[in-house]
Amino acid sequence: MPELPKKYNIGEREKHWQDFWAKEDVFAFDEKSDKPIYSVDTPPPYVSADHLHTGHIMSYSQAEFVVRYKRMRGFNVYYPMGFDDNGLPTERFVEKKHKVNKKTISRPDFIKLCLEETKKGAETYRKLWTDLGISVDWSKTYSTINDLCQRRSQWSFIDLYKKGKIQRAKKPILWCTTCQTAIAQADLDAEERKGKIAHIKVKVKDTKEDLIFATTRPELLPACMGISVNPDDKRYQHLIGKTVVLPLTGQELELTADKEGVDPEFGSGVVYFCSYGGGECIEWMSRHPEAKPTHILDPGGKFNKLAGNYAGLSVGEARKKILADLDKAGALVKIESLKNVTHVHERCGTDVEYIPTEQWFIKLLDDKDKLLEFGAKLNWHPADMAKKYVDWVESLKWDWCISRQRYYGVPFPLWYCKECQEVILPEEDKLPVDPSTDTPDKPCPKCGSKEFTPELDVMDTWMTSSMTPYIIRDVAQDDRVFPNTLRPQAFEIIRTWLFYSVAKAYLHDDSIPFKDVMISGHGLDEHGRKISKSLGNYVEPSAILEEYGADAIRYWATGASLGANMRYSEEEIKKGKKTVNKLWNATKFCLSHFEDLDLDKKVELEPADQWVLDELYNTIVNATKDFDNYEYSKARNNTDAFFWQTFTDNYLEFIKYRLYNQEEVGEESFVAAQQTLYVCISAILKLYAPIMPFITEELYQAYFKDIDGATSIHVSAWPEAKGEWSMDENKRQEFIDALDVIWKIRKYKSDQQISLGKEIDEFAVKNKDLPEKYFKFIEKAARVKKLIK
RNA sequence: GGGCACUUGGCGCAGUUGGUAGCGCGACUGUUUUACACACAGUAGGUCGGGGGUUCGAAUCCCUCAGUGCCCACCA
Repeated sequence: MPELPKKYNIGEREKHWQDFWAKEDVFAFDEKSDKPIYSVDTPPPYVSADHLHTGHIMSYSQAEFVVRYKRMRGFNVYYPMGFDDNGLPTERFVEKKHKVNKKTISRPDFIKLCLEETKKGAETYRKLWTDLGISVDWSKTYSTINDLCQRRSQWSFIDLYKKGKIQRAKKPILWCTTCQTAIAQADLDAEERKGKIAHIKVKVKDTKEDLIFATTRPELLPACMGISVNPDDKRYQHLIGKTVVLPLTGQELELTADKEGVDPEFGSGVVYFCSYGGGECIEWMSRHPEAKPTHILDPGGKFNKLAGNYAGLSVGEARKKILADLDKAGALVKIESLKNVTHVHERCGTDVEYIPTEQWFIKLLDDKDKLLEFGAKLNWHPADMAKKYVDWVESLKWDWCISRQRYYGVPFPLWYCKECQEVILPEEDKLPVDPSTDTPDKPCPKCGSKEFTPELDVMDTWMTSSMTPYIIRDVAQDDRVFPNTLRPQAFEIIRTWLFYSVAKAYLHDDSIPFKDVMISGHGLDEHGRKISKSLGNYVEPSAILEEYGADAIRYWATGASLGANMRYSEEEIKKGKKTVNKLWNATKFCLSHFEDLDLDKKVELEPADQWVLDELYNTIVNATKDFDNYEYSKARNNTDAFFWQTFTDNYLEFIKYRLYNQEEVGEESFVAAQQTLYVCISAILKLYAPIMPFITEELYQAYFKDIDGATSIHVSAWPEAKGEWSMDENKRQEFIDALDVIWKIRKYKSDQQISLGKEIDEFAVKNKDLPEKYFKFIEKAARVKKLIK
């Protein structure tokens, strides 16, 4: 006779099942199987994240619910895990933690530190995922800096280079003066600020008239390229072509016409353009070939000698000094405050500048239509997240700058010929290469020189991340996993990870990288604020795991529907723990009545049995549909309602008299109750298994495994709804009427403050249509000696 | 400035084709009934953001206003 201990020791048993799953390889991808494949391109977390919080738990759990469900539905699940230890985020983490920067540490030492830190980070993550019960196949892992990923990233570069999709160009590019590297449009954050706009006077040389223009970048006055007005602006038409003289520098410029860049309605209708105040200055320059840019800002963020008196100053310092000088010269009309939006580098918050440098670009702007088309081919969950992708593609202004002037990252696989500057690429079978230590096999094909200069820039971290659909195919060594089935990820990286992935698969193979997209929301603190390190409003996952267990916190993670932000709630976690406890106790009760259980014996079910089975099948149908639609939240609600209300509060109470009085009710009634109980509880465990893998495994292994036959509940078959609505409508209505009497008796007892367990002598049934064959059921279920009409 | 979403009992949320408002938590009143007091039974609490419209009938469709959140955009 199966028997469970009185209490379930969460900490000890969760650890036990983690080990069991690992030992039995329960989550292994089966290369030999011909079952349909379900492959998941899971976000490789930044191992440099030094504070894991409940938001991480939420998003990874939400995807994992679906993965476990799919496994039970018979899919050959491929669920690898990567670690993103590449690129700028790691460098910044190391710089902060070890108080070093590019100047104070050598490239090899720096890379060594990065590798050490990322190794630590990977261990932290792996432990958390294991504790959480994330069912990853740990034999299938990658890290974005390892050889396999470097090879794939370099292959991507070479393939696109050969396809003509990559170009090297020198032009003003988005630049971070703190990180001292070029960055891409996707690396920008917009910050709304209260800025200042200065109104500055210039003289028209011949007529001595004053013109006033306004600018938020007065410090770039020494780099002024031109001044324009709108050609339709009657106020200034007569001045077009005249020479104007700038204050301080005395620079003489021709007043030009520019229809696109100047709105006569705004400000004074006079605009000055400098190198480079912003994107609009660059656009203006493209319309004015006569313009001569003066590059006064160095990559380190200081003005150079071309800035004259302002050389050596930072942007902020120069701004102050120039404004003071303008004021002294009588050229400063006024300074107004202005709410404007400034673009900053998302990694460090520094205002971006535009500095002309030579960089590598992937051409994307030409393919906007195709990128929109391929984005639309994905199945977006929730559907409206597709809009964020469309908005981003439509707003693209720059090709993708993929070169970074940094140390730690995947090197570009190329050299330049010292003689003729020809770009030399390695053979694909030599990848990955490090051009700073490796050399080309052959002399320059163009000029025969054997002298080469390595490209020392590294690639944008997204160059690698965008290849994860390919990388996990490389890891599996199985072409069937591409395109991947599912890409789960957070909404804020739609414009980066998702977008770049789609772009790459399109450019390389004219393919989509994955079929389904599942977008999760943000984790918020209990007050609804975004979790952030500076607010300190996050809870250590390890502390919660220890106190409540993984099942409980996973239960909380089902609380928000897909894509919605979710607050941290200890109450919800407690509810999860209660559900674990309830499952334990309900199963304990069932098992204590499973002695001599004979599932094959043909018996006639009683109305209560049919009723609960109908409810169960209805629940299964709904939960299945919900999981198929990535609506794990609804699936859990449906399962909760059946388990807590229908099954435990009602059905168990209804059949206790049959289970405890086998002699009196007869063998058939007893066995019918046993069999129904078995069907219900085994299905309940399976319905909860994707959400609460530990407790359900514990209970499955305690008894059901021997009958059901699977190694683990997580590879057992998902329950089926066999006899949906087996009860005919009349009979069903009669039973509902009987339930109504039970509810009335419960209310009566509650009103009288009588224990529900106390048997009352009699109760009058008002419903004259209720057949007397239900009387015994009601009397026993509600504990009344005699029902009277 | 443009776009998207949200606004339902104290709190957090469901309400898929329009047809008498639901759930969880919390509150309150009770009950230790041989699975569980991490439980059970019961009670109270909302004119579904404001206004207008379509309809026999709207939380659900349309218009408008307001508030909140997010994405995008350096109107110099």
